[in-house]
Amino acid sequence: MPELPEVEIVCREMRQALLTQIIQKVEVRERRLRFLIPPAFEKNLEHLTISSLQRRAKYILVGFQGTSDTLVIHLGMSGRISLLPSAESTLYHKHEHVIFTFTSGKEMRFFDPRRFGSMVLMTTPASLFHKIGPEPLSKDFSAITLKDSLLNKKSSIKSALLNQHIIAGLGNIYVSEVLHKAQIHPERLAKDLNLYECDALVSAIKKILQRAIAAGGSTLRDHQRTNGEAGSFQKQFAVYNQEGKNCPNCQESMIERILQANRSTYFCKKCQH
DNA sequence: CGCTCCACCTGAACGC
DNA sequence: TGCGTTCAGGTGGAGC
Repeated sequence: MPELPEVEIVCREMRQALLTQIIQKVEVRERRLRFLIPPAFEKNLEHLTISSLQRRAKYILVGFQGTSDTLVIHLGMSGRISLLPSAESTLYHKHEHVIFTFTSGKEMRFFDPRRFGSMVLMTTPASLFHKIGPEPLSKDFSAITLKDSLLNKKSSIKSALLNQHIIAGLGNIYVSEVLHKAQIHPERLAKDLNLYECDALVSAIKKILQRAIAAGGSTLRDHQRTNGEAGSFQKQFAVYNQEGKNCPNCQESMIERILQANRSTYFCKKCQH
C-alpha cells in the first residue's frame, strides 16, 4: 500500500488527533510483525505523552515528552492505522495487532494482515535514516542532487527511483506515474539521464506527490485514512494499472505493462524515451 | 561495495 | 462451491 503520500496522510491525521494525548494502555495481540515486538514494549510506552509526529521516508515517528525514545511505525504493504474517538468496543478485527488506548478515551489500532509492517521503540531513530536519500518534497532535492546520486548507477531509472538510498518515499505506483510525467522510459539506465531529464523528473516527482497527498493518497486495496475512508488519487493515474488504455498524454498509444525485477511497470512507449 | 533476487505473509481475483 | 494459481503498494538480507 503505502508510499510517501499515503504515509504522509496517515501521519498528518495522527498528528491532528494525537498530539498531547497520554497513553493509558497498550495491548499487543500479535507480536510477530516484521520485527518481533519485545515483551517490554507495552510497559515502556504506558503513561507517555505524545509530543511530536513526523514522517521520514515511509516511516512515522512518534516522539514523547521527557524521553528520547521514539516509536517508529512502518506500514509495510498492508498496514493501516485507525483512530477511534472513543473506545466503544473490545471486538477486534483478526488483524488488529496493536491497540493504544489514551487517557482521553481515544483509541489507535494498528491493522496489518500481511504483517510486513513494524512498530519499534528506539532511542536512536536517526541511525535508521543514515543511508536513506533526500525527502523529495524538501528543497535539498533538486536536479543537481538527483543527477549526482544517479552517477555510476548501472540499474534502470525505475530501479534507481525505487531505491530508498537514492530518494526516499517512492514506491512502485508513483515511480511509474512520475516517469510517465517526465516522459522518461523506465528501462533507461539511471546514469545516462542528463541534467534536463533530471530536472523534469524532479519537478514531476514533486508535483505528483503533492497532488497525491491532496487527494488523500491512492487506494487500490489496502490504503485507508485513519477514519476508514479511501484516498482518491488512483482516479488520476495516467499509467499505473492502466494497461491497454489509451495514454492520456498522446491519446494514441496504449499503456503497456512490463516486468522489471519482477514488479510491474506501466508506461507509454510513444511518450517516454 | 553494488546490484538482483528472494523471503517474509495474507487475501483477493481469476481460471477451471 | 471449491480448489489451485497468481498477484499485490515494501524492504532487509543472501548471494553473486
